[in-house]
Amino acid sequence: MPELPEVETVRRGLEPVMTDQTITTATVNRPDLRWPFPPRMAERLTGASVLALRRRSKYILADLSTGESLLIHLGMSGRILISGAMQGDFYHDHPAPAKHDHVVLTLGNGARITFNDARRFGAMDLLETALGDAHPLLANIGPEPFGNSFNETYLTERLKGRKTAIKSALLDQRIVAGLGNIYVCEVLYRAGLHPARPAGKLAKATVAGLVPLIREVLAEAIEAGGSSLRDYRQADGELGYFQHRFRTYGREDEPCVTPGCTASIARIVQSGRSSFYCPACQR
DNA sequence: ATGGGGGCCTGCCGGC
DNA sequence: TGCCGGCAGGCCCCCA
Repeated sequence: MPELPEVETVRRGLEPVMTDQTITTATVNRPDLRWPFPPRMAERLTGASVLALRRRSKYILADLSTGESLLIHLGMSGRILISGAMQGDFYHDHPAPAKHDHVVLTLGNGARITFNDARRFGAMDLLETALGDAHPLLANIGPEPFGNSFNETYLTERLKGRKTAIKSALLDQRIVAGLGNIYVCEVLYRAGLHPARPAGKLAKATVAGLVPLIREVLAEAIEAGGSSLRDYRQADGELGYFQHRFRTYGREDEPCVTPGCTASIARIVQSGRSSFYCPACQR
């Protein structure tokens, strides 16, 4: 669920609350998420100030005054909630909940940052900031979709000779960072591409067209997330989840939204994941 | 090298 | 009403 736009929305929501604040308390309620937490994580966080919040692919990185960065991945069901501090015009003091609150940070400004993750596919780690992308979880990730190194030439090169379906290729984080099942479906719909088409056999112009379409789909979702950032202040403090209209994802048997198209959205399973597409528009 | 599948984990939903 | 199987999916890891 949390793909690049949702993670970016969470980052933007955390940024004004956490930047320049000191972590006064770190409560770690279990030893691990998907992997064990680093040794003495709570101690290493306590007293540190947050210098900046960055995002790389679907990871959030909080750079700390200690020279370490806190790496956060939301996995499938990870959520971050803000409570206990002024946020814009609204004050939140909802009871810090409950089940699956695995890590809670209290900041100098009184804000409480709660990481909740029911399925525990998420992750947290500490790394030396200076190591950059050398962290094993970051080392093999491909270019950011909005970066200059993600372009037509690059994508053509990476897809060349690949027999795998274009759906699987775009899902591959080594090829391009940040796409997940939902947005890949949306990109392929806009590209008019059947998800099972072999990645290596696409026309040059088709590959070229994917680059701006990927950016367009992600940018629109980030935009939608921005409006949710204004809304969450009035709700429960949860960051990053927002209403977004998808054209194919989750719409099996519903009518295709392309004007004049009378087909219904179909679903196939590829590599164990659902692909939604219009059989008439996507070839 | 590449592609395919398993496994992690819990909540939810449909069927009986 | 309660139980249970299936599903959701990001990403590592193993195998062919």
